[in-house]
Amino acid sequence: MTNIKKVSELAGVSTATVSRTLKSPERVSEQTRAKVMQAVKQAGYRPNWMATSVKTGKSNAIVVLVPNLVNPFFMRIIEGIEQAAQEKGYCVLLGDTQGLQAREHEYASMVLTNRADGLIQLDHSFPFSDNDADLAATIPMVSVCERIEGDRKYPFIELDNHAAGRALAHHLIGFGHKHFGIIAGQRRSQIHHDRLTGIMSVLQGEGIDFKEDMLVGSSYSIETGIEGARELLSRNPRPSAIFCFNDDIAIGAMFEIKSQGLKIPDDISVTGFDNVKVSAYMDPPLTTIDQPAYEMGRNAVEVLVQQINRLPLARSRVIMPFHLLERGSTGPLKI
Amino acid sequence: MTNIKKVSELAGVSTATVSRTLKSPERVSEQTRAKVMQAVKQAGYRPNWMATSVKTGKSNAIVVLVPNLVNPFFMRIIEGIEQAAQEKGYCVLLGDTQGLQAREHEYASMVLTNRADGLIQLDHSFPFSDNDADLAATIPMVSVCERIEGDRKYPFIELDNHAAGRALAHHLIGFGHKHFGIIAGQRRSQIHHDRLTGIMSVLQGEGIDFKEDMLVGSSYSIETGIEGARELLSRNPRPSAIFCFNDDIAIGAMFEIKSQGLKIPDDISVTGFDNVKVSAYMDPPLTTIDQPAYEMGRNAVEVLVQQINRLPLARSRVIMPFHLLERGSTGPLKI
DNA sequence: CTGTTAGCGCCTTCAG
DNA sequence: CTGAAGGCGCTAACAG
Repeated sequence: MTNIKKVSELAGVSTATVSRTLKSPERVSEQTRAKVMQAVKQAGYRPNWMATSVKTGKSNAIVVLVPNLVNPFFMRIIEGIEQAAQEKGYCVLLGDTQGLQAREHEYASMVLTNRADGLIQLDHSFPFSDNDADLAATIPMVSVCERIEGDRKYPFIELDNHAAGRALAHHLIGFGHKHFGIIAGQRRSQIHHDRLTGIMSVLQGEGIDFKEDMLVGSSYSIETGIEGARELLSRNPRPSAIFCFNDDIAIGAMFEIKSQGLKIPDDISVTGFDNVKVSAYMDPPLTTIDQPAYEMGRNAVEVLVQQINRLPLARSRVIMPFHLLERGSTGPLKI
Repeated sequence: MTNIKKVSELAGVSTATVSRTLKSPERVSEQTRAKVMQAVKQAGYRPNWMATSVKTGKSNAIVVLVPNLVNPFFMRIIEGIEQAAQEKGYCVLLGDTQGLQAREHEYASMVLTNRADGLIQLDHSFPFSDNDADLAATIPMVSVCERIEGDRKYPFIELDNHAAGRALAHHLIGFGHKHFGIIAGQRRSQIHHDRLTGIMSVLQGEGIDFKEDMLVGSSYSIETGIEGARELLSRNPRPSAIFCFNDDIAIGAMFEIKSQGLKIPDDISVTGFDNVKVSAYMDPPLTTIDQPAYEMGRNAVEVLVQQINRLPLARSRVIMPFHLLERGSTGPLKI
């Protein structure tokens, strides 16, 4: 371990001068700066980050809590987070929670032990344990896509999921569909609620009645899509259009529908949500809602860093724009 | 900031006793232990991780360098890394390099500044800058999937890519194919070389000649698959089977082939590599090589932690098993 | 512009 | 079993 003292001896200056040369070179004469830099290079010196952190009280790291790494939508968000964090001099501690409370607690507590300065949550749960809840009160924290549940309100970045639901519903109704099915992901979350009520508001406006048993599914996975489609296809009347609450679900649903020998969109239309990369290359390409995942990630960092620096937030709720991408998986019912 | 001193005062003991109570409770009388624990809880005390790290010289973090976050194959590896790291008491610093040297250098240098104890590289490049190269000599480092280039040899976890290439070739030749195309990813890497020579060795054994212009592509993306397929389809004779060096490429290739009105596998067979989740749900499902990505990630952590603790490695080269998954995208040529 | 000094929060001998 | 004291590597206040 080569430390600042060795360098100072090598350069024949004090440790303070070495420190200054590295942090604020303009406060050091050109001559000594050269000497110090030379010594730094010669000794192969790198300041110990931990030591700096103890002094400054800042770790320059942020924790990102993600329920599931394999969902490419989350990955795109994390990409945005990572990029923005790097630009702002922060590094990213990855916390794959698998949706487990215990893991959330563990990762969240890294902020309490000064391992990180703030936290970004991609899920909807309040990530601290009951024990830590009061300590967590003033912790910089943001959620993306979801909203953190609980008493204290934290800022969040989200889509207008209600409007997105309406857009999808309008799109399908425009094709003349009357019988709908929905395959949902996590049911308890705010986004589920918003998307659902968005769709419902349109259906009701059209005088279409929607029976409870046309809403199935409870996780964001391909398997859910397969099982959900299987259930819905066995209903009578069979839905002619299915809303899937993310693209993975839609991929599974399309797979099952085609397995049963039905044609998309001639027999059944399918919509996704997120606009995951592969969705454009499915057969047929998936009609879906494009979420600006990358930008959402960047935004989250913006807001979080603002909190970390104790600066006022312009707004504690950021609504991102969405786009309905009309592709081949939806169309008029052909009899 | 509530520190150890406050707790010690609250409990009416010395700071040393508080420290001991937390690290090695058995070295403290039951009575004082209770007092201290009570004070800890009351003060909401959490030891400052940075301070501990300065003392111990260990950060208990590892850096993971990944060229691309959106590839679900990498994500599965990282999932394994993350899980194993957590079990061993390490946390994961995510370094999305985008394949850029500058970013690799920056992230790699976190090990030199004591922000991390070791490094896992998912790409093939030596991640340190020339400046840092000598400092990096003794750094714990492992690569997964790829092999780190350079003078010093670091341990790596990989597949027998040569054998996998052979397996794919045998599979296609078994269907009677004679004209092949290949869409490759990164061309400079070891795995490219191994897969290619694996395939070639079989083709040569069968007396099939392979012209240079049947090898196209140079990045692991859907777009590469599309463009690569377009090129290959314009060749004369047209290949009746295409090897894609990862599943993303294959997805793009299948998309293009179908766009041109050709049938898979009746007109053309396609193979992928990695067994990404969606590959099983494509239309037709993709024949591919399953890599145990999750286990590979876990293994990497195993090896890395061994290095960090300066323990001898059982072996510096871990070869993981692969499986050829025969699915619908390959079959005999139908005339 | 530079050096001295005093910590940051914690752990770890060393006495007692 | 417990406390006092020193120091990890670095920075920041204060002199000079």
